[in-house]
Amino acid sequence: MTSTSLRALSYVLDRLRAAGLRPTRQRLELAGLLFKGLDRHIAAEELHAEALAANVRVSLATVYNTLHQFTDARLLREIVVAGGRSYFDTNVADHHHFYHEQSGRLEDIPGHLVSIAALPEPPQGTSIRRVDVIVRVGE
Amino acid sequence: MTSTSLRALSYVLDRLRAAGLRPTRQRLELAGLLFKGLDRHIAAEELHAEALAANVRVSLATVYNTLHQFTDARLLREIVVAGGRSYFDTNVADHHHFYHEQSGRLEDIPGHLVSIAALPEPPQGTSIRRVDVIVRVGE
DNA sequence: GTGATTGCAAATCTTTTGCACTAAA
DNA sequence: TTTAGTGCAAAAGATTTGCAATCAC
Repeated sequence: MTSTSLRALSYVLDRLRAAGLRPTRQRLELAGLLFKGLDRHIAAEELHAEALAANVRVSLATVYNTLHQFTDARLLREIVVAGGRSYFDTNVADHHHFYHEQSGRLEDIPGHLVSIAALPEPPQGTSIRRVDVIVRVGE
Repeated sequence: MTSTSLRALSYVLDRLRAAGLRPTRQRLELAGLLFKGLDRHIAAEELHAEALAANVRVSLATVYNTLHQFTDARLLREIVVAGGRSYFDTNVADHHHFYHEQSGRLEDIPGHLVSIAALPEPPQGTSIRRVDVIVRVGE
């Protein structure tokens, strides 16, 4: 295991603790898969398949539970670009996305490459939680 | 029928003709429902329910077909903000959206109230089709 | 122990599909 | 006619749920 993933793991432990989630085998192994590499955009089915391929025994229902719990704990960010399927982004820093309409693939745009010069006031009684910019590209 | 919806109807007829779509009873009645009022964000189920309530006999499958055909004909714009459900926006002018996380409701932001000062180059071989800005708000 | 977590299968929800019937040109 | 469009019911996908078994504390 690389030192990068060790750091990632201890961060995960902290976040789980902060969220009151027990560090179970499944959560830690899924975290290992999610955070071992570069920033990724992954769907529940894909993570489940990857887990099975890596001999990590976990049910699809638990994958869904874990992805949502990690999202609540701000370890992941959920992105919905097309009907039917959610992606979870392991990059929770400020950034936006290219969406490739043909392939359905998502690609990060570093936060500093998009700048929003003006934003309206949020409606009465609400505050802005997040601004998503999706740049849809095609051939 | 107001003159506004008469104008809308003849526009619909033109767009259908341009798309090679026959102006069937179902398409015209659904267009009537969609474009009779202000800008709306409506899901397939909702439009179907509204049609039934207005004694417009049409199947849910036809509602789906029609919404997609209208979207291809640029009479509508599809918006996906949360998993599982698509909304169709009767406002196809340049604009963005507030998304109310609690209620799931969408609200238009006029195009001129959001300005994007910088955008990255699209990836090799692609061009930008659309830029969606979703401002997620909560209480 | 005891309360949280997991796995499984069934259920749910939205959307799509196959195909016989109907309607527009 | 001939071809597009429609309705229905079934199928398909993604996600959620109920509940008994299992695990962390």
